Amino acid sequence: MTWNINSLRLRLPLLQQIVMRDQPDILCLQETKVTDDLFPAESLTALGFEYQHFTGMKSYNGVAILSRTPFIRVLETPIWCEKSDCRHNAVEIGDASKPITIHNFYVPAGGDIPDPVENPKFAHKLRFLDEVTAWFAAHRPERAILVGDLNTAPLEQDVWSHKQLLNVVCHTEPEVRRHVAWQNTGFTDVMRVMVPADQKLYTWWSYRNRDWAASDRGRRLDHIWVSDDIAARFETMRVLRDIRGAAGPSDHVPVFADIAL
DNA sequence: ATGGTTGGGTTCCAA
Repeated sequence: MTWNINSLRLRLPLLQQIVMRDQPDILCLQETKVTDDLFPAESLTALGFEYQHFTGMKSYNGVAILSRTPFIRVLETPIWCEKSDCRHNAVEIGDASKPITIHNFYVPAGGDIPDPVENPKFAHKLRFLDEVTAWFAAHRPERAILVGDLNTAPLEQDVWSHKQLLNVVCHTEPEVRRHVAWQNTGFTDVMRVMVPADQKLYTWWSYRNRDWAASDRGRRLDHIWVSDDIAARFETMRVLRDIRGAAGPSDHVPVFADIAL
């Protein structure tokens, strides 16, 4: 399960409800917004996740991988864009003789103006996508799962209005082109294996909306990719849309997939 | 064209 939780400490009670109901074996979180010394490790152990790999900072970003079963190895991850800003971590799990690698990403959102000259945050996002693509092209994924808030909605039906969002950050051509190039280093988009590309599919709804469910102006910003060699192991996928309607929600909802390893 | 809300800081920034 992957979820941009938008503050781990604030949403621990909601996380507990989700874990009780959906029983994920491995949980990848983004925007934990907590430094490592304040990480609520004991609460998460009590929820069943004895094995934890997290990297966080004050106020912003932060990623965590939580597992019921041991990690074989915690992986070193590259420094992207010369920033140590807690946007990526990775582990190996499963059978030590044939481990599965899990990458957990929080891609820069990119700010408001879709112009790398005017907006340094957009330039950072494009550069981040270029760097991760080059890295995965040089280290082709095998027995790998990549999840997270990738902050791009690549397909027309990944947004509520393709035409109206063509110049909105997360759906512009330069972002989509890079996002697709990254996926094409060797990953299958398992959400779109399950839900055909001509059907609407969202994982995020803005807080800035009177009635998110009625207007349903969503975007698919969260993704689960599986390396092509194990794509056939993938069994189910669910977007937990109802979590957006919970009390005190994140603006993102969890995405759940079952993969036989 | 505009403004709408949330979280984690502090008196604003990022999303």
